[in-house]
Amino acid sequence: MQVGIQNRRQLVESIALFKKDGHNHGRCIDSAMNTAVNLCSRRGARLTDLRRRVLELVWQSHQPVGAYELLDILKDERRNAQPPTVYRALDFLLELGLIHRIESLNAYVGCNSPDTSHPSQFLICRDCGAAAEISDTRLDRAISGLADDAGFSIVRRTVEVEGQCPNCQAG
Amino acid sequence: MQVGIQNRRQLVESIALFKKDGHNHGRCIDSAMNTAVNLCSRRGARLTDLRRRVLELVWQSHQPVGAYELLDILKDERRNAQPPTVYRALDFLLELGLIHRIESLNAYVGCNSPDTSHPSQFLICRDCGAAAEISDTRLDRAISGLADDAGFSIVRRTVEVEGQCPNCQAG
DNA sequence: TTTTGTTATGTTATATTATAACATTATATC
DNA sequence: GATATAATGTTATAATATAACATAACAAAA
Repeated sequence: MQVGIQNRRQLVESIALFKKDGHNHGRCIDSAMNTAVNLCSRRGARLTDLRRRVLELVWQSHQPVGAYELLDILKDERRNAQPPTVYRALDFLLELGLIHRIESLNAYVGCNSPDTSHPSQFLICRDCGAAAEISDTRLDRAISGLADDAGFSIVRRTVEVEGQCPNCQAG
Repeated sequence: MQVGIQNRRQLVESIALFKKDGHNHGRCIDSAMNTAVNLCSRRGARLTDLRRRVLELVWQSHQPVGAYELLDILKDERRNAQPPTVYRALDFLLELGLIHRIESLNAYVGCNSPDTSHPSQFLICRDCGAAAEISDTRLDRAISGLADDAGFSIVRRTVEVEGQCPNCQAG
């Protein structure tokens, strides 16, 4: 039987962030920032200092971060930071797909593949707080098929699975 | 190929609420209230006047309703209604599975099968606002399988699919 | 290279959603 | 009826998000 996610290696990569030292996070951030620069350049979107900084802050970890957490940090850096400062930057980043919003947490997390289409699906650990974005074709097809059967045309999908990640179960 | 949802008739029933006159809503409410009474009785939970009333209000339509909308209505009925009044009732109803919270809308909607287990999945129409709860086994299995592969143990699933319902597409 | 339009940010205020904490009332059980 | 527990009343505030208008930065045209 075909496994949903394209291959198991891909899934293992996606959830590597659940493990301490499971990945090189510095490289993770660098890669995300490079991708952002490229994407903005291609789209003619302006990745200003503020927006770049907010994206960096979101990428500081794989734990989704709240808008007011970001604001607190920004306030130390620009004395003028106010809620609209951070919400506008978040809106910009969301629109480009550079970040996702986790509805069940009112929080934001970096997207590792902003180029491709975005049926964003998350595994979110209640213990360590990390959110792993996955892209499972079987799951996608199940939703698409279901919508087709119902005559429902999809605009946006929210799949947020909360639980305990393998690393936190070990403890 | 097996269709995910147990059978197509079941799906058609689930989404009947998208159609005007697609179902008898009075009966819909009655049935929900009866189910609630029975469930509470079996569980030894107290369905007080307040809780019963909030459940009725939630069931007034298939559009998820916000806590403060409910509060506005309650205020006309009990002069003392305050936010905790409604949030406590909602918490009680959520705990029993009599209602669901739609994370992407910060709103609440009645559950038509509070007895059975609850991998709640919703199709939510952006135009008419109605939310259809569905229960698709293929989708459930996709999520379970994925979590298994990842070694992730699931506590809660949120599946919210936004788009346009068949009725609203027709217009 | 000034002008001009547009986009981004600053700033103040407020809306929306939700919870904390403690007092009182109602209900159930002894 | 006394007592314990659960539910609700009440006041205050926390947490999340947006409206509305002013200013500044930038980009493209004149």
